[in-house]
Amino acid sequence: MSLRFYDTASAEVRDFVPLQPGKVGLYYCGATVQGDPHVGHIRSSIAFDQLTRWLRYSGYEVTVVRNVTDIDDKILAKSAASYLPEALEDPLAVPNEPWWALAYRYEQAFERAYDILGVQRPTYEPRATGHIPEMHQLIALLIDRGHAYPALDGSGDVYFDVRSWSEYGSLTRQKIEDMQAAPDAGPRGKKDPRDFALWKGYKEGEPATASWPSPWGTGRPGWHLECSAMVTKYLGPEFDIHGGGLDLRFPHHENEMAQSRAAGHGFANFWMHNGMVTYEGEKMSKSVGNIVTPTEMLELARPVVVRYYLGQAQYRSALDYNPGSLTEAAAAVERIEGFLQRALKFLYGEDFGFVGSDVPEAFRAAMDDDLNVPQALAVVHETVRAGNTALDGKDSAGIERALHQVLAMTDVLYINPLDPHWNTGGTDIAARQALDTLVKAQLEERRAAREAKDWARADAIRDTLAAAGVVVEDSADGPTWTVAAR
RNA sequence: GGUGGGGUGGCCGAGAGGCGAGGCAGCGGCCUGCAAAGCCGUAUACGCGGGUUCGAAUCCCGUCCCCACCUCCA
Repeated sequence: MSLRFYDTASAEVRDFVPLQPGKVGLYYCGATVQGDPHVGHIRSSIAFDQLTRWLRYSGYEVTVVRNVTDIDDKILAKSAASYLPEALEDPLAVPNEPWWALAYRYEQAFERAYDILGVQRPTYEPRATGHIPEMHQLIALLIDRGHAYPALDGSGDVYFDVRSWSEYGSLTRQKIEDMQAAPDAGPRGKKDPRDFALWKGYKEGEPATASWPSPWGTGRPGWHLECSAMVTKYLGPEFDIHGGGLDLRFPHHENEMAQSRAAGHGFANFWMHNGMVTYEGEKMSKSVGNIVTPTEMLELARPVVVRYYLGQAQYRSALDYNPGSLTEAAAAVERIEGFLQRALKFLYGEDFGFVGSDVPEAFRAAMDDDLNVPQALAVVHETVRAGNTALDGKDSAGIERALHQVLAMTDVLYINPLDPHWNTGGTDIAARQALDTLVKAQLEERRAAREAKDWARADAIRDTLAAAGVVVEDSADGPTWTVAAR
């Protein structure tokens, strides 16, 4: 079966054919850095990370671009609030923080979360404020072509003329007449209430550093325009995939598409939108106040478990979080991890290396079918079971086959619990050896007790170790110990 | 009002006309001194009411409910 993706614009699953053979250009919307990330943001990035990794595994050369919106109303408003006396009362707030410092602080918070959860760095990660000239060019082009106009009230805004573009609404299949008018800031010299700002004229009280000169007056860019200008710079006027959260379809992506097409660009060939993370059935969002941050999740589970959890559902479906979710994910990860450890020990002893292999056909078919990760994970678990059965039978060939397949599959999904990336605890080798020596001494004492059928003594030793976080498991080949995963 | 997406066993979560995906939890068994891990077995699951069909969770009609977007939002 060929690689297929659901395309929001055509509302169907279509064969994926890149514009240039063997190469893929992917742009997906990153964060507006006006606050700490929550797991919804991270779920989105993991979904597109899975996509990127799968495309690369399938042999494509992928250029990934994810933007950082580092200037917008909320950033300015938060910065302004930090200068108020009340800001001093909140111990967590940073007082007197310029907008650009605030934006960069949160940008770094996002980067940390992406890194911890194994989201590969994009090829390019452009910031909006670094692309003002490109945005000016695009605005000028749109005015030339009759699709944009400076505000009729002389505010310095420049608007996209929705009525001049007959395709407006096509991404989300809406008719202009049926849309509710955007009341965002009252009547501001728009020809049509649905016209949106490409450029926002400077307003009294805004910091001078947050505005740039332009042919239409001093001001700053509109959100939608930023993405269009940056995509074109890094991927060209026409490219393969544009991604983002489902909540960005309208107005953000609709507007992006309208202005880019109106400028004569082919723009995105595929639109891919990830589903929301919900809590008790409701979209996680700051305004509802039901957000969970990656930091909170990482207090409950290891990074690989958090990644497994946030990446386990098909990317388009909603993912409903509940308090038990991470415990369940942890059990699933430990099942995979347990098999890998036993298989590696059986085949190679303590000293093992990682060996790549091809992914099973069923896994490939699942991933090719619009990234059906749940189906792909089913293949992982079935292979784990087959491997465990082979271990029971000491069937080396079977163990090796399952081992290599599980490694290949978990590497693509980037949930291989044994991958060095997830061992960030910094357990240095000397400490590990010291612990091993101590535990082995305890286990030797327990062995003697068991030999003497002193079960009480044997169990007491096991309990002591368990209390210290060391889990002992007996097997036909003697006991093994591991440090309990959280 | 408009536009999309849903309602699957205790929970999460695939599937989309015919062998009950997979994980978690539960129960029974094997193994074990006991555990743990693992393996085997175990569920009258598809919102409701009709219909089409030899056969429907999957198709059709009707109906109820939920979510998202139309305002900044991954």
